[in-house]
Amino acid sequence: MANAKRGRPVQYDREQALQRASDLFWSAGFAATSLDDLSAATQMTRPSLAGAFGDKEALYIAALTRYRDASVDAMREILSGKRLLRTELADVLRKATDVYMASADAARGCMLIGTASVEAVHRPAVRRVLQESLGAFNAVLEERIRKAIADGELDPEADATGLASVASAIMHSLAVRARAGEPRDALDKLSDAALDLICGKRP
Amino acid sequence: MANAKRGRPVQYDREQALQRASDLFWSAGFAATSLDDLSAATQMTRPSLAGAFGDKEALYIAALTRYRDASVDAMREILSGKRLLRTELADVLRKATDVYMASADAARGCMLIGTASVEAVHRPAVRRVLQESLGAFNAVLEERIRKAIADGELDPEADATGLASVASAIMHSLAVRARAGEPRDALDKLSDAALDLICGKRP
DNA sequence: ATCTTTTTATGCGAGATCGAATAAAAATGG
DNA sequence: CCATTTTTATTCGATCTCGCATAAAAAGAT
Repeated sequence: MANAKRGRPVQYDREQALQRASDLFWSAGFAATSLDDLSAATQMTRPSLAGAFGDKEALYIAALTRYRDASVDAMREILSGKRLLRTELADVLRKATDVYMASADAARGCMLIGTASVEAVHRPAVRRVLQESLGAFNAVLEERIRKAIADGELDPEADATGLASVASAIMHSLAVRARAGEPRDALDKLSDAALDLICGKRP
Repeated sequence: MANAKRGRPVQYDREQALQRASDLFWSAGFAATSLDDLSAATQMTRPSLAGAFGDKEALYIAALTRYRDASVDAMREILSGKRLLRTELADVLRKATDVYMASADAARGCMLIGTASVEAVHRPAVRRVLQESLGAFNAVLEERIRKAIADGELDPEADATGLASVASAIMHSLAVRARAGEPRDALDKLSDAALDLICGKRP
């Protein structure tokens, strides 16, 4: 019979390596992060990196995908539909801002918007991941907004698609502005204004 | 007496060189654009580039600043106040989308949002330009919205600061989505939905 | 016409980057 | 205990990157 798993066992933890690689990509971007940087951060030699993930772009895409999946899951969990849309949406925006400004030094914004956008023009694979990801976030928002319309929290005539795209836009802007160094309260003001427009001004 | 202008006259056109350099930075980003690329595109040798603009980052900042000034001027011109806010704002969003999707191949979005965001984390000078620029665009929008409130086109209770930040957010999102490869009509739908929210749904 | 000044042109060199190729190590199978 | 397989470790080489240093060219000043 053939095998179970022969050969020398891997020493690295794939998830942990992806996490460390993501940190570098997230703050410096794809182009400014070298394989040596990644090798040092993951404590994997370059041949090991190549064997585990392929070339630099493949590693970057794996990091992006992992980030996206975790973020979409987190968003979906907050938008569970158990509370008011306004409450849940405020929570999404606040938690997103937390993540975008989490870094000890300069804020890093959203990894997709902050680092994948540049590469999207000349790297179709990155562009595809970015576009799919924007669509995934938007879809979660739109679904939740449809529920709010059905529940009567929003005007039955409301345009769920349009409102979702505006809500997405607010997140895109939070990501950009965080990375530009805007202070927390400016981001919160944007979120509040957007909530008033999307959900109706609160009394 | 000292001089008028001695020495060999410059052969390059500074504006044209900045234009060509901007094209490269805009599509590939700062990190992925080499001095050799810039030298070839501007038809200036590297020492000439260094003499005229300083190092690569200084050239990039000059390109960003020029782009920003031209864009702010264009926006201010459209938001002249001669027409309805809704009409002028629709014009701003449409023309911005035109620019963001102008490229023959992959759309390049906004040069500031698409390329300066990545660098902003590790390059304070770039971060400063980006933050100032976002503020400049926002200020033009806010001023025009204040006028609309004074003119009675918008509710006198409307929050000009908040509405301006939402309008800015729409532009940020248009920039990101263009670079992500979203189709024109998706961007136009976002603009329409935003106009309905900001200016009030049209009858 | 010669000198001075400023720009352009060419090339050098230290350092980094990335992929691949080769050798050593660690596990299983017979 | 030896062979096979898979990962890890080290190294090399081709290319790119960027700043600088030196030489040539083009203009004004005297």
